[in-house]
Amino acid sequence: MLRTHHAGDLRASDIGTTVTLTGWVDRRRDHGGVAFLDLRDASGIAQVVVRDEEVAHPLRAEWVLQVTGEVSRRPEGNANDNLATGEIEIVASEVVVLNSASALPFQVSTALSGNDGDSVIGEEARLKYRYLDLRRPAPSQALRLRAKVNSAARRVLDGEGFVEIETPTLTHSTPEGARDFVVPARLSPGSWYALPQSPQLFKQLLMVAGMEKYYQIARCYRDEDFRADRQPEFTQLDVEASFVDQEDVIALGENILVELWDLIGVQIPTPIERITFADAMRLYGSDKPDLRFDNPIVELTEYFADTTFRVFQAPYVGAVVMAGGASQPRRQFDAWQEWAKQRGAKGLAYVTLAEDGTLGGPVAKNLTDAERDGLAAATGAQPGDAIFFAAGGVTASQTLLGAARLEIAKRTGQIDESAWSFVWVVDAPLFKPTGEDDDVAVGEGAWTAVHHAFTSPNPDWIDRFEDSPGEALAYAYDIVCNGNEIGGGSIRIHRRDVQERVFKVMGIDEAQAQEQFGFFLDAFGYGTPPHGGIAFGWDRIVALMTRSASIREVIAFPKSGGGFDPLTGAPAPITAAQRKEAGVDHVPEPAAVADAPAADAPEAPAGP
RNA sequence: GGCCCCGUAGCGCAGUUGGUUAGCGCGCCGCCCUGUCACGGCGGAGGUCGCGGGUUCAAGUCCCGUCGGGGUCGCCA
Repeated sequence: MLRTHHAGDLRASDIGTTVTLTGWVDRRRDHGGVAFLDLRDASGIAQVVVRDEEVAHPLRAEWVLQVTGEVSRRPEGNANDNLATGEIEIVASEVVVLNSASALPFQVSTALSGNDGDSVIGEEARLKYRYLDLRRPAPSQALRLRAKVNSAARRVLDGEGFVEIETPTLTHSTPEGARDFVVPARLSPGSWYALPQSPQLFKQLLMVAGMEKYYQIARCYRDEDFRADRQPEFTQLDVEASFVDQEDVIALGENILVELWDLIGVQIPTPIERITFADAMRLYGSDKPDLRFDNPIVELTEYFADTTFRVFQAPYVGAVVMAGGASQPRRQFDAWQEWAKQRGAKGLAYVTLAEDGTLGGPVAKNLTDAERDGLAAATGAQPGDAIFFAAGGVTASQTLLGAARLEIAKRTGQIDESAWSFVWVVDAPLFKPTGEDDDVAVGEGAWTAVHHAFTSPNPDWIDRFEDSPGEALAYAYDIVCNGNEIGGGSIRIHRRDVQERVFKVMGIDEAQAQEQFGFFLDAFGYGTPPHGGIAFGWDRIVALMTRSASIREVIAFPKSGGGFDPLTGAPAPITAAQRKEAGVDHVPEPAAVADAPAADAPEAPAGP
């Protein structure tokens, strides 16, 4: 070893010891006869005193040193309370320069300031020089916490007898529904691998394989547009088990979450609260409600059943209250209209409730006396509040009100940023209408899976989901934290007949099913145990735990918008030779165009 | 793909109704400095104002386009 101690570990009890440290020059204070170096390694910072000006003068920030010296008590009055090692310093007897460093693109040292520096360095610069960014305490701590999170999950799952199994990265398209990243197959020109959107099919095959309990910290790939909480490659903790029901998976999920949050000193009370999908939509207008604050949506469809106000003559009318909102200037209410329009709504009707109880705003005069008189009581609004309304299709209106509820909470400071609120959302619908996400009735046939095509109907519906696909409930569950979906899963279909019926509702015929995942269906013919599982959004979980604004903060080398990696410059063009070898320009024979057969292929290859 | 915001020195930013020499802080370079810890002092270097076009006597500033970044809706579990 090049060192005997870690810089950040030294304490007054080490005084008198001769130590050798290695690390980076975090900061240098040269007094021209005595110089102070803040020597930083992964453990922290210790002050080194160099009395030889010849040695100290050339040193620069981020040079790598090996320092030998005696740990000494700092002179009276010179201790530094801001440093864990502030009582001591190392009086250098020898300084070896292990490496120098170029002038830095940004300052790495955050020394004693206590801030993480994120706000003062642009993200573009940080990502381009991520290896320097990661020398700083906050980014470094995020990755270190992530490692502990991985370790904690493995501890729980290993303890429960789960088997960690790796699945392929070069594979066949999976049925999640996102766009695939594809990789040309050199040995089969014109054929391509897909990168897995998740290990979904493989983990189910592992259940067929009798592994019974599987998990994996799995990289997943989806070629979709960017968001703050999205990367083209991301990580899931993927779990699947046989002979389990929903309660088993939820209990296991809770064990994992409890262990994770314990790492940051938070005790999650269990069992975690549950809410049905229908209630989540009804009360919070979201399938991932943020329950750090209350202020639920109030449904007023009945209340306005006989209204003369045309806008409220709708399948659904609902409202959400903005405490103290009545005093907003007209301009602000106009901004709310814009806000709603951006969300695809026609607008956001509102009524203000003055301190004396009188109603104001453009909508008020369209209401009858009776409607006005009862409105405060019906919505729970207090004098000084504003009431926002949405009317129209149920889902669209609830979603708008849910978004408004969240926006109101942000603007009025209702969200306790230190709070942790977990909830399971259960009893999600099995199918949703294709096309419009609205509540308008849709004829049979036009259904698609809410989770994915292998999610089982729950026991209530398994024998009759065809009768009313829009109402059928799935055996599925999502775990939500502070309004973020951090995991979700389901009990899968293990019976061939049920699978075929589900496909039928979705309009997938035998041939198409075989075409898309014949190997999978074939496997299910060989004695598939009942099974189910869950996958956790690992990046988002760590981002929440570190209070990061973006999952980019908890990924070692994240990509920026457009899938560009500012550090390596990927993606990049390849040479003509590489193109040729990879076969990316292969032109298929006209007869064998990939998307032609599905429609008119006479017979799919028969399974065993 | 739609909408909003941003792009000026290595980094973070300012730059007035368009006006002649584009500033500030930190960093960087040189010299000085024996108890600092955001050390200090003196001096210095460093800019195609993202890119292209246009309006104008004159553009960092106004207009059009484009590229890049961030956010958001669509998309995506």
